[in-house]
Amino acid sequence: MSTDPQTQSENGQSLTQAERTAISDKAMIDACIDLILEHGTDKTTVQAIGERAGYSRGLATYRFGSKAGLYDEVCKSISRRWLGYLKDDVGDTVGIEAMCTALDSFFRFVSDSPREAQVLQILYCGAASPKSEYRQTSANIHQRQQDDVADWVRAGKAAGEIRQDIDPKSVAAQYIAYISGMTYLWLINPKSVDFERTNEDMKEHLRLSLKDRTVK
Amino acid sequence: MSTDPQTQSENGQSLTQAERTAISDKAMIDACIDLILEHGTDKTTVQAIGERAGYSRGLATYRFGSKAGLYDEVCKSISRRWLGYLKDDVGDTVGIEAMCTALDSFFRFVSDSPREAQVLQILYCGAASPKSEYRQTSANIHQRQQDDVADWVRAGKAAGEIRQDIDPKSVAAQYIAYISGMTYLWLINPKSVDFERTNEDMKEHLRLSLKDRTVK
DNA sequence: AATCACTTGCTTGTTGACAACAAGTTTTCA
DNA sequence: TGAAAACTTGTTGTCAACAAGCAAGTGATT
Repeated sequence: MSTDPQTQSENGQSLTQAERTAISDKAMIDACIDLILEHGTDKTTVQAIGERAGYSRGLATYRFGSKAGLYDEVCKSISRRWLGYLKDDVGDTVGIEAMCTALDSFFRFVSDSPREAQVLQILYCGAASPKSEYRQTSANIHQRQQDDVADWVRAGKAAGEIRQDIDPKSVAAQYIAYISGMTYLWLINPKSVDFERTNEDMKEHLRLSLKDRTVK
Repeated sequence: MSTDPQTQSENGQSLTQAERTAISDKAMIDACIDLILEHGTDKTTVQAIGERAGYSRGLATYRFGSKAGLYDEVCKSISRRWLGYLKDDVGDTVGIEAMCTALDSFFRFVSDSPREAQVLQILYCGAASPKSEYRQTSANIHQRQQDDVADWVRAGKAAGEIRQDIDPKSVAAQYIAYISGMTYLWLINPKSVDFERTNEDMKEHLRLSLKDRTVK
């Protein structure tokens, strides 16, 4: 995966400044993902990241300001990928269908890119520490996810699909907690959890507990 | 909270070796909890732990082998407290009632001992890192919790309270994931989550999705 | 019950690894 | 060609871990 840094564009010309930083940024983020999976966040060094990316020991700190700054960037980078999956699958769907589709979407992301999913979870976990410099990043992402789900629930209520006594915020918290917790359990012990099966059951439970069954 | 190490027992006699270690162990575990809440796991130093406990900078490493060894011990110590709560409330109950009671129990633990609950969650999060020396501790605890819940579900099925097509393992994973995820969300942003309200809704959802409604 | 050999609790000296920063060198660009 | 940006190297202070030593407790022997 790691190669010497490129010195030429594909057309044989020398690289522009923008190309150079884009290439080295990507190389370092990739190296960082590799090393976090190998050694965890604590035992990964910025020196090793720079060198595995094919640069000097100092570049990572220089570019991202600090180890935490780099981790923050990796977190945002993987989050964007995941949001892409979500947007592709869920689109403008709302209500119970959106919630079920998002579960499939998440399982697809974890299956397609287990490495990224693992690192994202590891980084979210790192954000749990007080004084963590990317705690805010994690808090924002999770808050936004909860807000999105709450909107799906409200739309489902408006459409008469979801019971009127359901509290959107509670359901959203429950739903995001489930995804977050499942990913944690899967991460620390993949064998302890049948992700696909549990997702199927979760979908069933969502339908049973949310669906409005009053006769119109 | 931190005092100079004791040098005498209550009866005025000098301390036995066992008393001395018990006192210093407790002092260091308490200091460790304080410091993790103040600075997080990374930025807490073993030196600071030893000194805040009223001892030298070297004692914590000497006693627990390493920083990770100390964290492992803190993790087990708080887990025992939480298991006490659980045992007191749930006892021999099974089925949906056990699952609902355990949620109340957990909320009570978080309300009574928010500091311990926070540190436990921070440590569980630390266990997510590959090569974490207390990953196994977390994996074991979560596995055991899942097994217990699965047993409650099986007993509920046997009693005819829970539907026969319910898969105990899936429900257990779902349930533990919910608790784990909720605690995480609460930790990184307490305001984003109404723990009590969401627990109430969760209990309702458990009843709706698990209860056997066939006519006998 | 006093002593002495031994064990255990605890402290201090030291080393190597690391993040962060600052001052330098090379590459691009106008 | 000289300014600016990308990148490297020198350096410093902090930290975990280990090892060597000191002090307090223990228990067998007399």
